[in-house]
Amino acid sequence: MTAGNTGRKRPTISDVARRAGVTKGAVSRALNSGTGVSTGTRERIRLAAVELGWSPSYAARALNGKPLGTIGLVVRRSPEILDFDAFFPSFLSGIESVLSGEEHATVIRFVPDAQTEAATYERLFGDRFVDGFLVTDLRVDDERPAMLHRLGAPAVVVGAPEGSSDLPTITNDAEEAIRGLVRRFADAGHRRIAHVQGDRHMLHALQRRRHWEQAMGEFGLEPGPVEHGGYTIVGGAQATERILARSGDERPTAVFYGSDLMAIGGYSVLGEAGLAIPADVAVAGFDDIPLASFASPPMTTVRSKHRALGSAGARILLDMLKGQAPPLSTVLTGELCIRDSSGDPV
Amino acid sequence: MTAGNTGRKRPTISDVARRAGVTKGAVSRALNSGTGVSTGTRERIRLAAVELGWSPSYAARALNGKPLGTIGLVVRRSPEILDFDAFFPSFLSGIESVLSGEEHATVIRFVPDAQTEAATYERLFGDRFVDGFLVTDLRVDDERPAMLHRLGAPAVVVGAPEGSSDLPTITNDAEEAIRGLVRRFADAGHRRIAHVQGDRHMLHALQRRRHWEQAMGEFGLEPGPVEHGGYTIVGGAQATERILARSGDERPTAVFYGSDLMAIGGYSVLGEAGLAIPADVAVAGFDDIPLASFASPPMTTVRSKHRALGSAGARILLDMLKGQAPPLSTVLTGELCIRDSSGDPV
DNA sequence: CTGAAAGCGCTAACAT
DNA sequence: ATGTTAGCGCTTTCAG
Repeated sequence: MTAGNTGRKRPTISDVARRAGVTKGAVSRALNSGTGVSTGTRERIRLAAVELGWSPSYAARALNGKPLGTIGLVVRRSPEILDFDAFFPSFLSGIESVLSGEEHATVIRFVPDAQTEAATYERLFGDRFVDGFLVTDLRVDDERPAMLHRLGAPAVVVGAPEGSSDLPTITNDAEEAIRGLVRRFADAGHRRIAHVQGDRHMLHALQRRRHWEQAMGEFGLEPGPVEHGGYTIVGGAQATERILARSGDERPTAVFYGSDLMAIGGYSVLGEAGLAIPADVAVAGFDDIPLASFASPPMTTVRSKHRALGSAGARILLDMLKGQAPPLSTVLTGELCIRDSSGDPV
Repeated sequence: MTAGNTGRKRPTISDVARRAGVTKGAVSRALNSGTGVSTGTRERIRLAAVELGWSPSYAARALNGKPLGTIGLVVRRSPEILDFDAFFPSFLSGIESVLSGEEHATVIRFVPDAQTEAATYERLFGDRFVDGFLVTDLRVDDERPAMLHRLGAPAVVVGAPEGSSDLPTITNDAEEAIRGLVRRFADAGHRRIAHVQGDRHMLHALQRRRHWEQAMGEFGLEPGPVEHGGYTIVGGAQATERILARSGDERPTAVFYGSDLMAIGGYSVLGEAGLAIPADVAVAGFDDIPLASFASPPMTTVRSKHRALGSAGARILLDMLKGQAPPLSTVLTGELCIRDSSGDPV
């Protein structure tokens, strides 16, 4: 139990000032910069504040343009992704792990469309309700970096390719892992390797596809059919059906899914079609969600460091808020996890 | 793009007032209650506000004791649970699904200990940084309901037994499902059915245990050994080792784990011990995480409605904030999901 | 119905 | 080193 202020009004700096025998101004200085006050009175003021159980008013501080100690996360997706998607919970976990040490809170807002999204960023920062933003799910032609720049809002982009904006960016680099995956498929004799791309508006989906295309080229393979699965289980299932609908010798013998979830959808369609993994069709996913290693067969996938993306993003944003110049680019490297679903090289 | 206020100061009600040819007071009334202003001027004021791209200042509003449109979630657990635990992501998902429709944001704060926890609640609400709280993970002798009452903070408790506090409570009632589970075990001839309890400080862990004990009694069985697994995978594994360490005819033939995660830990220990599920040891979990149906064998478990708990909690809290009297008790019923791990009744 | 003015808790000049 | 005084943007009396 703190001071027993059982319900009465909270003390203000005026109360503290009175008790310490000084004025509000002195209290404000003593409690903030600490300069412009003699050591003696500063201590007297500090003591008075503690005795009264005083704590600062966020609102009054904010009204004077002071930072509140909050970072904003505005997410333009269905709240359900928290339940299904691999990224967000881990990402949030990473953020919170650094914020819980600092005196910072996270403000989360899910928005349905671009217009609400823009308005939310503007309001949140316009009134300094948040000190800065962590930006995820960067889209092709995303207008947020420009808007945030215009607003003058501190922000770091997480999970986007290097150079995709002029904001400090944390990249989830899976190029080498994807190359390793394609090599493995190629070594096993696969020629037609399909790709199921996630949400086509997302930069990370595009990037995974590019890496796949590039690796295919390097191994002298024609980038096989590409289907879109929207990063969902059903999307992955439907994409797989479209792939299977191809006639005999055009049908891919391996599929690289842009997310584990889509690959799970693929598993069920392949199973119903009587196709064995990896004997008939080899499969690989992306993310390495817990389920991947428990699936049957255990799924080969590219592990991306969701938590680390969150913690690195939060760390850098916090440093920016303290006035430090952020690294413009930070790269975390994805790792290839070989399991049974991709089969063995010959 | 909204109004092209490219970086200059945001308009205030003074600006709106000037443009509409009235005073600040009139603007405030027009934009809030709407009363005390003629329809004509109100429209004029509204128009001026829109033209100027005005939006209210959270800080100034808060300074006058107005609600900000935020609900608080303070969590005294390691941020890692977001990554591993089944509950939080889904719960948050439920919350966000109702909040995204309303003009509300979620403020999340992870705290390490009881002292920080208390201070966080006090500060957050003391300054009306949040309008109310959603309280989870109610512990035995939890002091938060009393504190929240003392603060006068609107709050609803989620996932706790009915009557565990005098706050409006949303209960995850699994009594019948657990009874059904024990019945199934009993019908299959099991006599010694162990229980692996979650975090012993948590009310929900205690509640699951009580339901199990009661059901055991109803079927004339002695509540077998109880081990503690702390709701983690390793905890569940260790608890399972302790169970297996028992001598021959004292060794349980079935285990009811207080969470799927702990059961997963159990799976691996049982497997390493060369024990088949369910032939040698029958297993059931609790939660129904996605992984449960993908485990091998697929896991029998009690499905609890995490998302629904979040959405119901948010819904009720929002109603309270609007002045409605909340239902003191809301009950969601858990559902038994029979899969292979529990074996067949004879 | 509308205007004027006080004040919410705090910061930041500006005096002294 | 300390006190004094304006505000920050808004709500809410209280007059008119």
